[in-house]
Amino acid sequence: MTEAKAKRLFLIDAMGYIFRAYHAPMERLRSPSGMPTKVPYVFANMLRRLLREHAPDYIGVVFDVAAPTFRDKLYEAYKAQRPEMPEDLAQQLPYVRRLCEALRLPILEYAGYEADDVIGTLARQAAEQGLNVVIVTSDKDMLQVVRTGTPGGTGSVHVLIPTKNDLLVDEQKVEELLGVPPAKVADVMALMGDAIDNIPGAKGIGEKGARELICRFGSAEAALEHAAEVESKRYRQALENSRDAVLLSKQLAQIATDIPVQLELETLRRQPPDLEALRTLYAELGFTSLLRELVAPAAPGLQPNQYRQVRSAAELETLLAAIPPGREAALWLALDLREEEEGGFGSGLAAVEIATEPGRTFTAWLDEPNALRAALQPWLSDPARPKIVHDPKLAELLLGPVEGIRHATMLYSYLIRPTTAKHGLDDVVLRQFNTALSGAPGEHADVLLRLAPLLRAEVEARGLLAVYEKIDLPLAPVLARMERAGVRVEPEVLGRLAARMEEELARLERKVFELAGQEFNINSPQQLAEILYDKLNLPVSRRTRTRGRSTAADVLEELAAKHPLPRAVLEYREVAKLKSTYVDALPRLIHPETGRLHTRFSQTGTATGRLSSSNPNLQNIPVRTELGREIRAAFAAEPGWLLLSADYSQIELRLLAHFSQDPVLLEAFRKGEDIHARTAAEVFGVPAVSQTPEHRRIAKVINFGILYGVSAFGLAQQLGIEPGEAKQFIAAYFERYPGVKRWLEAQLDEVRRTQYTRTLFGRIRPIPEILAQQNALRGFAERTALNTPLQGTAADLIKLAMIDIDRRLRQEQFRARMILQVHDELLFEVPETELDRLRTMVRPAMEHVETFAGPLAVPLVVDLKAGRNWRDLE
DNA sequence: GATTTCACG
DNA sequence: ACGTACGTGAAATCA
Repeated sequence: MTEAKAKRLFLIDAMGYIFRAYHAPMERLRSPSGMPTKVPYVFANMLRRLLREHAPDYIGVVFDVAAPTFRDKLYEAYKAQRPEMPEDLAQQLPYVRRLCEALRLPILEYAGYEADDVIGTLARQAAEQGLNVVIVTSDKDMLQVVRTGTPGGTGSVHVLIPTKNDLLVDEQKVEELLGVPPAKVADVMALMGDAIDNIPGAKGIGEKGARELICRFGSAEAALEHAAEVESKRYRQALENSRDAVLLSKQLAQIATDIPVQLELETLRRQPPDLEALRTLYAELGFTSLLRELVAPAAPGLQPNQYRQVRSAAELETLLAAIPPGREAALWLALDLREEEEGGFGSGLAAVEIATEPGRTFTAWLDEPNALRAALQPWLSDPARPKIVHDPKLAELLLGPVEGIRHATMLYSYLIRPTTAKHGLDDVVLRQFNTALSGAPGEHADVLLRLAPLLRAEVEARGLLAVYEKIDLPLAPVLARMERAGVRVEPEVLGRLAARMEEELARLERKVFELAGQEFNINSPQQLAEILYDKLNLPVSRRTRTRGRSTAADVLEELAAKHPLPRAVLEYREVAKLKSTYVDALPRLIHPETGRLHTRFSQTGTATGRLSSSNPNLQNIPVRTELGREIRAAFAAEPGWLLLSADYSQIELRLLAHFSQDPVLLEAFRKGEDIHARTAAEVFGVPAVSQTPEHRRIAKVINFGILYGVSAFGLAQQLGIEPGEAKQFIAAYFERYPGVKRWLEAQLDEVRRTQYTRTLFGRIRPIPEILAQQNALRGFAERTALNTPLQGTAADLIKLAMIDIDRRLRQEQFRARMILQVHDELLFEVPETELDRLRTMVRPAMEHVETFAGPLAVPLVVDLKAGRNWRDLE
């Protein structure tokens, strides 16, 4: 027996979505014109997901109209206590409507009726016509209209709750959620009330009590009638005292399904969006990621209109030679198709595009990539022929030295918007021109040529030119050389370790299962939480972001006092983590030809100016535990060579001393004191000689806390103490380091004024959230505003040192090579015979790094250590 | 693809 | 009313 599948109508509670979007925890988005855009942005993304995942046949977006409704007449306090809609939300509403219009989603609104009642009525009518209705709302009230349909007969009404991971609620689910069937939802709400909808309910009765009373008596009215029979004194009094409020609440909670509104199904049929309107709207709001999805045709002005294919080396050389001296030429490197996602060491060059005037480009590809390089060589090595590239590190990797790079658009883009993760040419073009690349031949070089002067002007206008010219641009080839050099790892060491760990894991797994009394997947936080909190009934001390119960290490550490299982899980986790992330993963990434590990340094990946490392990440190789250090032992120098590690000591605290000019901090560093002991002495009033290790440990945590933008809560958490005590530590710290306090406050003041922060060398990080209304967001921004100049200046300093060291390694004909940077540490591989010479060069290069922002107020100190491998250094 | 956890500075 | 120390990248699970 076959049956046509019933059509589905989606009714969306727009205001619910809007409030949810308004409170979504994300950074404060702004349109190019400066208007807040978070609400339409989140709304657009929610709709996009809904339409994609559910593909409704019919759809309506239901709005409230600003006019009195029967509920207002019923209860003048109703909504009266609701705060006025915030101004910054109100101004975003028209854009939500425009969005719905552009998406061709019908807007439904009826003066005098609330969205709830419109939805309830339309849902009933549609279900009676045999449709399956899905109401999208997080409003609990709405659960009362849920009804499971009868096959072949009436349709159904479900509620989709976006805040509960798109939970689709049928009648049975309503019972699970509220403990009563849909018909009694209004009764439960009448007793428990709802703060959000301003339904008073009965004071003293919560969700649990309301459910019990309704289950027992059948309705709110019946519960009131039989109030005297209720055993619990609290509930009995609550019912007796709130009689009128409960009756009123029930009326308020009841959703009308019979208001005079007529469903006109045909007007709700899903239609394709108005792409042109959508594109205009997205561009106006600056929604680049959404814009990209619209497969925008490239703007006509961006299409190269003349291009030419070059297939012979001679022709290429002729064309290059014909470029007038001094004329800037854009160079785009096209990678092997299979390497498209790569772009690191070992990527293959497929073709080059070159543009010298807008609209005119040529594309060259030769059968032999080396022939291509050779033909380019004279032009590449001539510094008098200025070049525009996007990614200068890639150029160096694929082509070797490229002289005369004037513009690197990827670096420009990063300097202007360091908090944006994506700086591919397509991303940058989209942001700049609001249009996607079309894929036309020669387009990349053409667009580079147009982009470069625009971005350059912006970099200059923001005072970023020095950082570009003296730090980021010269660093690019240095990083390329480091990536190319790679790091030697000994797979045998890792292989032996893997075997050991396997045994250990099997042992720990047995132990965990035994303590749990059952087998489960220890790697699944969800399953582990069930064992810990449901089966063993251990106390829940912290929840995850999505309200799950945390099984993070510090939580397990606490629980370890109550039960042996958490400790065993911690031990299992340590081994499992190290094995999967390092021991198993690293050997697979060893390059077959060089036998070495070639990480990729990203120069545009962090908000502060730091580098990052990936494929593999060699900036997080374990060091803190004994087992972890075994992994470090696999990072070994070639036979006859050594590793030299040079790390800055306390660089961020030194920079804090420099910035704050705090006399105590300055003195401590100038005298070469142990800074944590000094802080312990200041905060606890205990001289260094009388301190216990505990004193120093706490002082160290406080010092780090200051760097991260200290809060009493965070410090308390870190130290496992009460926030009140942490607050006292902080007060004591500021008492003793008043210069630090002043600087932190001045820093905040400035960021509030300018909405960005700068490193010593001028690198910018925009922090618009510093003015956010939401405390959480603003607090986050404030900590960021304090940390970024310290972390970012340290990053700038080590970059400057790297540039200088790289220059000297080559100039002074070292065989040694710089192979890694780990934020405050540089790692070199050096022939044994060259070690002393390298030490003598590196230390002063780092300690007296040539800055262009004046001398630092405190000395920089570098610790040098050498050895056969990365673990055994001395 | 999002979430959680955890390795590093 | 929230969910915290700052900055990263990667693996495993689960939907």
